[in-house]
Amino acid sequence: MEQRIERIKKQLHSQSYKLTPQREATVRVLLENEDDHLSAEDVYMLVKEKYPEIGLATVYRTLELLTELKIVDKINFGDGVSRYDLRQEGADHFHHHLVCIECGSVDEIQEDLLEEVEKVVEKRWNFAIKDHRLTFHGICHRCK
Amino acid sequence: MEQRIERIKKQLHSQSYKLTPQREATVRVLLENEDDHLSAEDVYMLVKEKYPEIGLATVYRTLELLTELKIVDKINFGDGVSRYDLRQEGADHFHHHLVCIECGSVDEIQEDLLEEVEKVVEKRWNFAIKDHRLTFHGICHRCK
DNA sequence: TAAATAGCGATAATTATTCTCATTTGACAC
DNA sequence: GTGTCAAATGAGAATAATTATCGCTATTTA
Repeated sequence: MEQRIERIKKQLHSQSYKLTPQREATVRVLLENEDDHLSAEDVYMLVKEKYPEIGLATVYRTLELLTELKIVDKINFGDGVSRYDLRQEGADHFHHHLVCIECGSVDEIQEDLLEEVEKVVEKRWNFAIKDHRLTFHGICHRCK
Repeated sequence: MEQRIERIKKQLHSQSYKLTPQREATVRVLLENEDDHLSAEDVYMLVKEKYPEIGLATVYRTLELLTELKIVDKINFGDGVSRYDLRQEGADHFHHHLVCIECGSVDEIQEDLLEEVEKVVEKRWNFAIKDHRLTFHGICHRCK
């Protein structure tokens, strides 16, 4: 955890941003809840426990910054809220999601799986893929 | 076009909904702009040209209804607006999108391409896939 | 024809997100 | 260390998309 924070700090510094206490507290919340898919409001509530003075706008700004630096990915499952997801260290592609239409759970798929599909798309549509979003909606193993 | 409207009308009737003039006007706009990815506001503006008395709420309600009946799909490209996309007649899967990060254009991919991937996901994650969302972000052929 | 109900338009309310601005902080020069 | 200055922050206002409310209209049913 500490090492991960240290590396994020370096990433910020390399673009001349600072890892302020507020930003660090926010990053810690994201690390501690890596399996969840927190909304900005969720993050705000959790950060407040450790850092009660923080403002909602700061959380939004931090999430925006982290998104810009590709440390987190901003996703949208169609429920009207943006959610934020830490990108795996060293991952050059964004992971996929399984959204259960019964229980609402969201599981992650870290495997790429799209290599072949992307080759086809790049060639056939002459499109240079920089990023992707893949979500499956269905019934999860727990609800079957 | 007329036949397509006729079929949509039947689909509505089969669930005891009516194809009111407002709903028909809305559907026509969607059909006439099938290649675009209109927001609710976009649809509203276009419907107003033909049917000026229509209210924004009615457009929202109609789009919601059409989404529920799977006549359209509601998508989100991360720009804070929901967009509505007619589903291909007879299509059991939702088509994919290519979003250009240069010019903002959105192209469609009607081919499935995910058959193999879905087999793997169904088996390995024991997940019953009902629908999917796949979007690629990158540089389109026009901007390259 | 009367009653019941679905749908409508206008607008208020809600919700997520962004903006503004006065204040604070922290890195750096001296 | 102390002063300087841009960057960052907190509080709350502003914005924008969407949803809810409510009185009215139209259409179907009895």
